[in-house]
Amino acid sequence: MKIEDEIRQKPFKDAYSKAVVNLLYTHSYLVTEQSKIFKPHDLSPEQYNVLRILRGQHPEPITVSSIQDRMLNKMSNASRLVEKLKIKKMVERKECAVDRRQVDITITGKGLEILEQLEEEVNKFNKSILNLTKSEVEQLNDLLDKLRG
Amino acid sequence: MKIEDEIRQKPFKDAYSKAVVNLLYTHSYLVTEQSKIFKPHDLSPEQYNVLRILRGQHPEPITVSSIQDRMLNKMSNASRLVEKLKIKKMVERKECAVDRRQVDITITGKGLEILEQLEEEVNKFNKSILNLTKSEVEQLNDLLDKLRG
DNA sequence: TCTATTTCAATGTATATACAATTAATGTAT
DNA sequence: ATACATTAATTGTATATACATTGAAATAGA
Repeated sequence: MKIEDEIRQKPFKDAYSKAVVNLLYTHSYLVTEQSKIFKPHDLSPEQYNVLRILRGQHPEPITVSSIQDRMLNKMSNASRLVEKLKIKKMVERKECAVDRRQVDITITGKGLEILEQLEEEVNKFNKSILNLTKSEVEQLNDLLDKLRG
Repeated sequence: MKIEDEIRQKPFKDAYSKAVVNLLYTHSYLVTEQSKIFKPHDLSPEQYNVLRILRGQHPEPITVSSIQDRMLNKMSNASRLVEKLKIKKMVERKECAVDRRQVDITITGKGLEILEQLEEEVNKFNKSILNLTKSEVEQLNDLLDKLRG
């Protein structure tokens, strides 16, 4: 449905203004649906993302600031997310030997298991949540990659 | 830049998985930039959105639940956002005469003034933040409108 | 070496999102 | 008319985002 109708708004000033609102609205739609997958596993979308970053390095550790760098939201707070995951025993934290300011984070067996369980489900979700053909999705990716300048 | 490079990640499983991440990442980019406009006016992007909804009805009032319906994020909390705006004297709250459960919200002169001041700036921002041609932006809007099914 | 600056992680505070629970008012059914 | 269900708004609690500050450790420069 056209976004003007969904949020019952007057026509937008121009396509650019519409696109900004459209991106915000689509994001909300996406995250709301996505949360339903992660919730039964006691994970938020952001915590899931941190686990994926850690798996990408496994079995090597990665520092908190490197996690931050790779997070989808640069303004988020890797330190606190790691703490939440540690409480759930999905990650381990170890003082870095060469630089004691840094903290080495590693995903645990439990963390890897949960990612494994979610893998199939997430792939299915990603395909089904976007009501677009393959070529449309590719177009969308190109536009988003270009959009950010 | 391609998102794989920006977040230093391995290639995605498929275009759909990439698009989901791409939308989350682009949203974060957008909101971070957008906040810089609203901050000097002591508004968050969400509060700005509520003010726009109220202006759309002005001078008629609108109930809290109608605001909620039209918000970009359906899971947000119109009641609390209205309270914040009331403290700043940008909106007024009045018990609804015909149904005392409802609360009529109206934008104040001060609220309208601030929207007025922001108008030009927001239009310029929306145009400059999206590094796309007019026809690309239109394409993007079509894809997003279709995406949500 | 000693001082100043920078870096890394953690912490504090405000706002917003997500979702459950509560309370008052209204509507409905018998 | 009374009991029951529904609706509207508020409130509570947990998580996350946004941004500033702190404190410890490392680095650079005089």
